[in-house]
Amino acid sequence: MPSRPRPGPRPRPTDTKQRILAVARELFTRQGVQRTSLQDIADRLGITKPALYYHFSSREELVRSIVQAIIDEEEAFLAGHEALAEVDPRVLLESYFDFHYHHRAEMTLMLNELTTLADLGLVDRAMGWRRRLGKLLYGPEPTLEQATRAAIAIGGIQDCTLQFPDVPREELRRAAVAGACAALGVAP
Amino acid sequence: MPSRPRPGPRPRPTDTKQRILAVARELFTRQGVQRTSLQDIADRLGITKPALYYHFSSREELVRSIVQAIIDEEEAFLAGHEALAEVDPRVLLESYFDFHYHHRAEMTLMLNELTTLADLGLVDRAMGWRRRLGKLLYGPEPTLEQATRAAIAIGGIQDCTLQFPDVPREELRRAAVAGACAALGVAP
DNA sequence: GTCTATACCCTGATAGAC
DNA sequence: GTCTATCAGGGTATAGAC
Repeated sequence: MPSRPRPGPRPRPTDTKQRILAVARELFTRQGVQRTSLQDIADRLGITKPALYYHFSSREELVRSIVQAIIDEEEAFLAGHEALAEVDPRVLLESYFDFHYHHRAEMTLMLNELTTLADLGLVDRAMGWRRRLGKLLYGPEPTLEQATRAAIAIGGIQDCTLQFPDVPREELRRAAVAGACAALGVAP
Repeated sequence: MPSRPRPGPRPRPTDTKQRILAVARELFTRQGVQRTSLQDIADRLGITKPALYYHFSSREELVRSIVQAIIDEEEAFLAGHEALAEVDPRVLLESYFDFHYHHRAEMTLMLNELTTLADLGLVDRAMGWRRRLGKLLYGPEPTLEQATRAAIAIGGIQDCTLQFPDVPREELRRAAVAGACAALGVAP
């Protein structure tokens, strides 16, 4: 039977665990998960590396305990919609927007995990490419409606080439371009 | 003045450099860039780690020399279209499709660089989520046309939340959902 | 010009003392 | 709950053999 600690300075459940999580969250967001070593985190807290291992069994578990919230939420979001008798596409798209908008910070954090590519300047380039493609489609000063449609069409095409690896090329090409044209509101 | 080597076994320009690139390309594709150490590559070739440094000044340069081709091609692709007097959206989207379809292997390779997320099972999950969302929109057996449109709408919404960080939420939401609805071919 | 040997420092991780 | 000590493995640098 563990002796109850005397009231005094209140040995809160796991104070350090929370402090570790806070520091990790900050460093992960600021400089990326992969660029943040356990040493970085430990130094910030004035403790040593092995101390971290008392609270988290591995580096991976530390990362997971920070990202897990998003996973759970997306699962719940999907389960909710899947439970409905029928689906209103607009409503689904709206809630999907809300979900990703709400978590856009974490999503960006995940994008920043492409460190290898980022080091090569690839991520920034890809951003620039999309902007230039948008301009090609709608001129240098697109309205927000035009800009979003361009983003959807362009990103959508790219997604299709990755998401349907088994579909013959010509067939996929027709379908993907048709969908993108519909997003743009131009004849296919 | 360097003495010309006698003909014999032909000291080809930089045989090993090409062999390094070949092995690196293979390992990078098979197990990801980040999971492939210089040791792995050297072992495969029966040479030592520092030998790699004779041909590539750093690990990063080795990676770059493999991915650089895509960068150059995308730049050329864009420059070509930007030089045209006017742009046919359909033609642009088609060539954009061709470009990404052609490089889908390398694109997947880049996706695989999200090792931190992959270790948490996040990448696979995200794929599954999109599939489930597609089913919600078009039922369990969507046609290819429906599946691609769903992919474009869903991916497009997510892209918008990342690509327009400065646009007020409600405004962005209206525009993004409208564009996605257009891709689906449903009333906004 | 091409490579090996050797060493350095940093990382994530473990064992065991306090 | 936190430390010290220690480990194997990573990328990198240099010296020197051929």
